Amino acid sequence: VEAQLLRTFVAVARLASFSAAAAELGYTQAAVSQQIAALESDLKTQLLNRRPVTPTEAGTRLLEHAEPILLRLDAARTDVTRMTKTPAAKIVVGVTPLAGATSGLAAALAELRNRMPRLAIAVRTANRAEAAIAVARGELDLALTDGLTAPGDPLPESVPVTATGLSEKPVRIVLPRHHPLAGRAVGLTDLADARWIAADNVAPPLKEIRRHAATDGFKPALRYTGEDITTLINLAAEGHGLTLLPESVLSDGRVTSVAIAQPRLSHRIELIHTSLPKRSPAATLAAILSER
Amino acid sequence: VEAQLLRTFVAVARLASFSAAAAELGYTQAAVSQQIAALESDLKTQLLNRRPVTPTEAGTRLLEHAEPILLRLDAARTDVTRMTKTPAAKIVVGVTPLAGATSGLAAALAELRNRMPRLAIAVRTANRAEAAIAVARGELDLALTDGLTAPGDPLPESVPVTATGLSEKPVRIVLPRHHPLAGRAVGLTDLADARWIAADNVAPPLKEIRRHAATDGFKPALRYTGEDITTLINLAAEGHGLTLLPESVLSDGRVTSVAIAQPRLSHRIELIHTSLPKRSPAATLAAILSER
DNA sequence: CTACCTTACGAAGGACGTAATTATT
DNA sequence: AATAATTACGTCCTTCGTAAGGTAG
Repeated sequence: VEAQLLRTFVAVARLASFSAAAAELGYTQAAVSQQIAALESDLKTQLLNRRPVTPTEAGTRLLEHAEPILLRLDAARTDVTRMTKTPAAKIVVGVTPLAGATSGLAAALAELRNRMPRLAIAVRTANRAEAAIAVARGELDLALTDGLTAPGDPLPESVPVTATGLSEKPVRIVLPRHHPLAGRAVGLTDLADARWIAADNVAPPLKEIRRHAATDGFKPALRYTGEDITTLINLAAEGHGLTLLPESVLSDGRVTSVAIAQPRLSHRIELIHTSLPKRSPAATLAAILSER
Repeated sequence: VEAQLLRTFVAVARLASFSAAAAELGYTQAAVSQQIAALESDLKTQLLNRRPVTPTEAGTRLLEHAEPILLRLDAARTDVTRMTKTPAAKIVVGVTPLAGATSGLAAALAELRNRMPRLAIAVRTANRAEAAIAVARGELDLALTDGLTAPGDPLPESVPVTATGLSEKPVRIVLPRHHPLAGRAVGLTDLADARWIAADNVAPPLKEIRRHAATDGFKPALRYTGEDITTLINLAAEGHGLTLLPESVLSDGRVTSVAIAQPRLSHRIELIHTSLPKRSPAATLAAILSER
């Protein structure tokens, strides 16, 4: 199985068209047709139905492998290439909104700028899933992500990158001031039927919360798709629903919060990176971030 | 990055020789040299030092990616190929020694033989790490493995196969009859300095135990490299050291055993398989095994 | 001097593009 | 009929093997 055939295969499958894939990859239709034919004859299995173009069962199976393989090929290239390249003049850091708000990112960047004044720095927001892939592909040099975790720490990655835990802080449920629950500690499952705010970009997604509570419920009463934490806190303050945030961002006087007695959850910030060549700007920044 | 180049690269790195790799792969030396040159020029990085042949830092990095990539390419091929192949006339099952002793494997095989009388069945012993790789490569159709697990169940696989938990049974520490500890429940860490038997092929490796106890210690007083459980129990009965086994194999009257109070550990048996095409013998056997 | 890797060069095979063909809607 | 994939075929490029050339131990 050669890699180029897989690339073409996933393109065809994704676009559901030989011609579209050809256009995207810079081939002619015929070439794409031949490549798919070669792949199918190599595996002695039909992978795609034609008209309309649709993966067969075997094709679906192959797709499940092909995507990670191609991602890892990319990862290998960027990983090896980074070893040689002259310490880049630019560093691109991906940050999930909450990770940016809570970690010492800004301070770390200041220190990095001190040590390497000529370095161009770009900070980009990203979500957790995209971030890991982008780092693997070399589109990002580093990423700071956040998420909920239970005490036993899996650190799971199906993507060929390394995640280093930077901090694990308690999370609290945000309430309007003077809310009856204020001050107590509650079990998470007790709140499964409360009004919740779905703010997947800023707060832990409700889906995550459901997973940790091992319950249904946590249905969204309001959905906030923005990325601003102050807005989210305002919404919570006005009683539009509950949300879950690390205590470090809850200095705002308009809200109060309660701890969670069960299950024991934390908000973890992770640094996502490839094995970093020493002396690269990314490694320097990673070192600075890790020291907090 | 093309796959064939990676195959040659890992062969050269493993054998530390261009000529040996050429022999193994059925190329001439020159071809191998050209392939490595092509790879190095593609990545614009030297990957190997010559005389002696040794991976450079970048080469080492690439190797870390190349091995899993090639494994997964194999996995993709066998996975897709299995969809088409006529339900094989032979099925090969890998079993770790303890998994074979505790699971209903023999019964399941009998039932399989009932349903498919013409099927040739081979059972092969394997260790956990090899088993997953062999299944991915298609050298095994299924594998039954066993290991220690804590209650939160990670089911971790860095290899592109699926692991299905079949059973989780309590483990006990095996003691000679009339041993002073008999009957009590002990904390695992309290026994860190006891005499232990290292029987990595049959019992959970001491390294695993150390990991769960989060302690050093558990140094081997005796090492048994065989694969027979009765022998291991005999050794424990004679007081050569402690070992840890699932309670289901401890019917032997010459030993007694104690439960472990902390941490909560179980002995888990897992079925390792690729996504199985329905109606294959492997799928049938998997279904039989899962129903216990 | 002798392994062993690299480079040069020619031949064979593979892959792509153009263009004609077939199939599906 | 029109749209879209396949097949046919010629050309070019890649990759291999043979053989000569370096180079380190």
